[in-house]
Amino acid sequence: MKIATWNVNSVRTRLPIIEEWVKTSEPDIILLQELKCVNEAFPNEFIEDLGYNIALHGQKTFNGVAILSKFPIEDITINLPNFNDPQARYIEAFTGGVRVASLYAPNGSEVGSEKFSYKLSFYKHLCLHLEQVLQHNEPFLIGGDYNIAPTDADVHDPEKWKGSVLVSPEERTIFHQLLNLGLTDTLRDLHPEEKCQKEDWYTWWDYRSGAWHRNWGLRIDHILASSHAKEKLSAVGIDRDLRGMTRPSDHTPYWCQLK
DNA sequence: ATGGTTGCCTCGCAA
Repeated sequence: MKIATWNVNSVRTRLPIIEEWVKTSEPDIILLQELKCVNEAFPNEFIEDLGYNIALHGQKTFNGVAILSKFPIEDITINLPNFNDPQARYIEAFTGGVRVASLYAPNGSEVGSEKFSYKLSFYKHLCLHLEQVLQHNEPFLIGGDYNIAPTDADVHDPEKWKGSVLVSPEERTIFHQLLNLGLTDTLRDLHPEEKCQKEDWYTWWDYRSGAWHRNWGLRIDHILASSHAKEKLSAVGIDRDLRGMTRPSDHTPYWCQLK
C-alpha cells in the first residue's frame, strides 16, 4: 500500500498535474494540504473518476486538507478535537486498515510573532491529541506540511536560514517531541542522515528567487508512523519531477510504501 | 538586494 502526502497549493489549479501524477505514481491513499477552497467547490467528480473516495475539510481562500483513498473512508475527524481552530488544518480518518491524518501546520511567519505563537499552540494541541491516538495501538500515519525542517541536513543553506521560521530550535524541539510520542520519521528510518550526506530529500522550493533551479530546497513535508505502521514500512520517495512541470505547486509529493 | 512569485479574488494577504 502506497500513502502519499502533497501540499498542492490550490487543488483546482493543480488538477492537470494531479491527474498525471495519480496515473504514474498510483498512491492508494493521498493526504492533501492547502486546498484553498470550500467543500462545495472541491472537484469531487474529477477525483472520484480517478478512483478515490474523499474526506474533506475545506476553507475559503486559505488552508484546507483532505484524505483521498481507494478504500472506504470511515470514522472521520475534522480539526484537532481539543483545539477550536478557525483554520482548516487537520483531518483524520480510518481507511484501508490504517488510521491516517492529513496535517497542514501553520507557517509561523516570523519567530516571536503572533503567528509563531499560534504555530506553537497548534503543535501543543497536536501532541496532546496524538498521545490519545497512539494509545489505540493501531497502524497510524500522519502526513503533511509540518512547516519544520527537522535538522540542518534538511536545509539547502543552514547559515542563510538561521533565525528563520521552519528551522528554529523551538520548532525542532517540537518535531522531536512528536518523535518521542512513539512516532517514526519514515524518511530518516530508511535513509538516515549519516548515510545520505550527498543526497537531499527536499520537498519544498520557494517560488521566488529561482529557488527550484538553484535547488534551494527544504524538507518540511513528512509522514510520521506509529510503531505498528513502521513495522510494515518498505520504501519511501519524493516525486521531484512535479516541481519542474508547468504551473507546479511549490511542494512535491512525499510517499511511503507499507508491506 | 527587507530581494522574489504564486494563488486567492482584492487592489492586499499569506506563503
